[in-house]
Amino acid sequence: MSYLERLNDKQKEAVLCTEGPLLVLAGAGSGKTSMMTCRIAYLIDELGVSPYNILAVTFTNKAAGEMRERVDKILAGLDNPRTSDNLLIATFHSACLRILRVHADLLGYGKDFVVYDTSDQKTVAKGIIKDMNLDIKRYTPQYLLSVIGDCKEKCLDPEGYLRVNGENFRSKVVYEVYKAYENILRKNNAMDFDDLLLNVVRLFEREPEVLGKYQRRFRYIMVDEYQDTNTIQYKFVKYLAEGYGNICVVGDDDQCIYEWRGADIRNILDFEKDFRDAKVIKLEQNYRSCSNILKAAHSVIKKNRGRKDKELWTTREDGDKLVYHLSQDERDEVRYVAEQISKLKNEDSKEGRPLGYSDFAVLYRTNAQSRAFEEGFRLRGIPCKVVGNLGFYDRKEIKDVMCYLRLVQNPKDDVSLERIINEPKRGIGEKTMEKLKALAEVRGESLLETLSDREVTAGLSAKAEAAINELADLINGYHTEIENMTVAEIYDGLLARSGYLPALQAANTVEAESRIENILELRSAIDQFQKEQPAGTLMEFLEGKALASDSDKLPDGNEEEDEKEKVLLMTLHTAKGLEFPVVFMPGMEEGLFPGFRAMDRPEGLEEERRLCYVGITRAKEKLFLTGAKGRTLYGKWTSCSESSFIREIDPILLERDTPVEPKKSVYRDGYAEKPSGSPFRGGSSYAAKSAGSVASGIMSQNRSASAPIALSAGDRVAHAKFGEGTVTEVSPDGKTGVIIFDSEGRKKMALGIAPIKKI
DNA sequence: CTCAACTAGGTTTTT
DNA sequence: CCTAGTTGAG
Repeated sequence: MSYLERLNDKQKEAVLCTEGPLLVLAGAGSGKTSMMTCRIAYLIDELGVSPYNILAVTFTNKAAGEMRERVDKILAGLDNPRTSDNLLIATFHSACLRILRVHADLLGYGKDFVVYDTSDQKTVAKGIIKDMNLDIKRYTPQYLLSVIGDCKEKCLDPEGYLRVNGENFRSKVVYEVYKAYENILRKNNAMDFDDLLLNVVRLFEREPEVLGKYQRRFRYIMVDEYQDTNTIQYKFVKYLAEGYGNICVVGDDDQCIYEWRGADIRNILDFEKDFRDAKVIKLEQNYRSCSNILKAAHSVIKKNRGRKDKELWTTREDGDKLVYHLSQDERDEVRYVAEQISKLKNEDSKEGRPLGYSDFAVLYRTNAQSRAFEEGFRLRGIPCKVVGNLGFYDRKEIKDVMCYLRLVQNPKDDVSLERIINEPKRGIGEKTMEKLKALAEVRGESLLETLSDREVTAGLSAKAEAAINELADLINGYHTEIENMTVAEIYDGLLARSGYLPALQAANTVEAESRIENILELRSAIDQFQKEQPAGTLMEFLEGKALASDSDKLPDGNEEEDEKEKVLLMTLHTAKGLEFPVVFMPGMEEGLFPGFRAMDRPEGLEEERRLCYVGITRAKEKLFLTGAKGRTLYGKWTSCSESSFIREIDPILLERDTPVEPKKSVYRDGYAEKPSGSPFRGGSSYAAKSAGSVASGIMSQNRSASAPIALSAGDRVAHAKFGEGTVTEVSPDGKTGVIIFDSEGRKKMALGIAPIKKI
């Protein structure tokens, strides 16, 4: 039981309290993961509970993986070593997926159902809007999907929605859309994220013996980040806990930051009411941060109403004050942050080792803020990594090939088929597609089934006929062989035989080149997957991708040497659960943080404040808060005022680092000067004309410089999207900055102000 | 049907 | 500033 020795009294109490409902209020950095892993180990080791009878739910796959690792480590070190085999540690979504794979047929789904992500949902919604001839402005896909999501969250089917909202024109439209949406997903044998949870709850409600089976299995249940659970997740937990009643939830109401997504803070606030005789244990000793940081965090969060009363304390020293710095604009802000990093790098941290790049993190409110940092850091040679928002799986070519894969897995997936039917070009246009869809509808088949009928394809143009027959044979062939092939084999085969890769290779353009690169990158992801799970199926591969989250892509210490030493850039949301010696929180401006959308509703502001609290408590030793007098948003200059959160921090704990007068002539990054009181208008492209460029020269902008580059015919240039080319012409007005690329004597394109670099 | 070119509208946060 | 959606010429 040596693992218990490392815990403090409160933690130990939580570990030992295994029977009945337990709420652990675990403040930031209070060692809750240690507590949870020890608790699991204790159950197995001391109480002799089989791992099979334990369920632990976490917020991300990464957290799940880490927890399992730590449990394994403890179990392996015992006198009587055990393993965590059969222990289910997963996110709500993957746990539900696991359950549904077994029982999907009871709900009328095939076992090989696929999971639709948000962009698939959008595609479906758009199709419905079009079919129903709705005004897309009045009924945006986003609006409709959010209503549908809300309903699912509350377990309302379309009829239920109508009942609750009353019948009026608008609600009837939404009702019809919702119904159509459900039909399409069902027909495609697909579930969206919400369905994963909803369907399990339905399953529990409809099939008592299935519920009973899981209630008997999960004798001990633990839920992490309980403050961020929504109604349906609550139901899921509640149902399971009605078995043995040994339910332990861990969370911190001050860190509830997903209310906008349906998280219901009342779940944690009312836990004691929901579960009779619940015990409550508070973990308030913080092992992470210096005292000043904790005090500052508390001075902010105490402004919130209706929170559970608690305050973190530490035995650590006061540490440095927090630093607030006001910059001119976002570029200046990046410069400041970069300077601080360079200054602090190699200085000794409190842990007595020199600070490396990976000890710094920049945590911002919106993803859009990352670009300035990425570019500014690159310019100054600071290695960095943006977590999340990389959008690898959002890229067109990746989505395309994923759709091919999904189709092999689930041939009923019309949404995927529609996406790739003309990719590469097979001569199927909008009109033909309409006909085919209508036909499939009449026949009551999936699109692929219809297309597999030679009599149907015979009605197409000769070219289309051949191409579609080939496509149908390809997909059907792989589908039947799915058991006998590896993911890599399927992938390679699809790429080559669908003509997707050959088409890209034939295009022979720079953008096709980069697409091919991405496709190869996905190929190596498949190799990786196959290495980790030699018996892994296509289904498992697709699931892993569908359920992966941004934080799952965080470095885990297993990467190459040069990948490790990097400053991490991410949103405050993805930073939850992490810690860094030095943290920067840029964009401390009213309207950005707190965001303008949140400011009118008091609950909205409170959630922003919790987010701010989360950010502050990520820092172990140093915290820099920065803001700008103004920044370019939507390409327009907007001036900003100081964030109210800065005022909420106890002034005693905050040092205002007065900006040094910016160096006059040359920006540190070596771009052309920006004179004070400059007539430059947001970097408009013709500005350089007056700066005396070549007569015929027109300018474009370098994305990271507000100073334009003069261009003239003959210059070799590179464009972010279109690759390299030679300037042959220059726009006559010099205003739009039109450049005509000409590679191999062909007119390639003309474009406006776009990221162009001279090479 | 397909591509190039133009245009209007849009920013939180994510399993 | 960016992108997705639309339009018009082959």
